[in-house]
Amino acid sequence: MPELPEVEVTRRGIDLPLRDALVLGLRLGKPLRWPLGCDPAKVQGQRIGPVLRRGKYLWVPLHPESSGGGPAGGLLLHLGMSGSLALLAQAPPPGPHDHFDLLTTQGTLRLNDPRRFGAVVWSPALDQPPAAALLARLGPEPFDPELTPQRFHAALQRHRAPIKSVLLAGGAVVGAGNIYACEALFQAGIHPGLRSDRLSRPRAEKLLAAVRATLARALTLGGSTLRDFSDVHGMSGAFQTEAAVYGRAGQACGRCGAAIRRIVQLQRSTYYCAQCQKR
DNA sequence: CTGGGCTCCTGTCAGC
DNA sequence: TGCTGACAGGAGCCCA
Repeated sequence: MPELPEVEVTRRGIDLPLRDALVLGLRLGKPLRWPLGCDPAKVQGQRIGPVLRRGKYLWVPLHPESSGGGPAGGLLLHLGMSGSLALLAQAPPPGPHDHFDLLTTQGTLRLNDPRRFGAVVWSPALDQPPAAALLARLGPEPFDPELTPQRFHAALQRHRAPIKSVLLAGGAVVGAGNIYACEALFQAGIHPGLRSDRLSRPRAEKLLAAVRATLARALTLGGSTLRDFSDVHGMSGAFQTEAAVYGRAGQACGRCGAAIRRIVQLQRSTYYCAQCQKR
C-alpha cells in the first residue's frame, strides 16, 4: 500500500495534532514485523515531538517530562503493505487488525494493518540502533536538492539490474514503490526492463524529473487507494484514478493506444506500454 | 558486492 | 456455493 506519498500524507495528518501531546499509554495487538523493543510502560508520560519521515518510515520522537519518565527516544513506524494510521478522538474498541495504539492527550494513534508487514520499533534515537540500521540502506530523498541529475545518473550506473528493480530497491532514490515506479517510467518513456547502467545521462535526468513529478502529483491527490489505504481521517487517495499504466493491463495506452502490458519483475507486477517505453 | 528469490500475513477475486 | 490459486501498495534476509 503505502509508498512515499501515502506515508507523507499520513505524516502531515498526525504531525500537528500530536505535537506536544503526552503519551498516556500504549496497546499492542498481534505481533507486527518486529517486536517493539522496549517496555510499553517506558513511553508513558513522554511528550511527542515533530513527526518526521525518512523514505517510507515515520519517526515519532518522544521526550521525557522534566519531572520523570524514561530517557528520550522515539518510535519508528512502517506501514508495510497494508498499514494505515488513524488519529481517533474517541477510539472504539480495537478491531481484529488494529495492532498498535498510542494513547495520548490528543487522541489515539491507531495502526490498522491486516497483513502485519508493518512495524513499530522503539529506538533511543534516529541515528542509533535499531533505527539507524533500518535507515542506513535508504538512498536520497526524492526532493532533496542535493540529489542532482548527475548523482542520480551515477547511482544508476552502479547497477546492472533492470531499472524498475533499481527504483524499487531505493538506493538511487527512495519513495517510489510499485505504482509510482511504473508510472514514472511510463512518463519518462523508459522500458522497465532496461538495464540501469544503460540509461543515458539525459534519460536519467528525465527519469528523476518523472519520479519527482509523479510523487508530487500523488501527494496533491492524497496518495493512491487501491484497496485499503486511508489517511488519518479515513479519507481515500485519488491518484489511482489517473494512473497511466498501473493496474491497466490490456487497456489502451492513453498516449498511443497500444495495449498496456503486464510483466513480472522481482515477483512484482510491472505495467508498461511497449510502444511508448523504449529500451 | 550484486542481483534475485523467498518470506512474513491476511484478504480478495477470478475461475472452475 | 465452495474450493483453489493468483495476486496485492514493502523490504529484510539469505544464497549463488
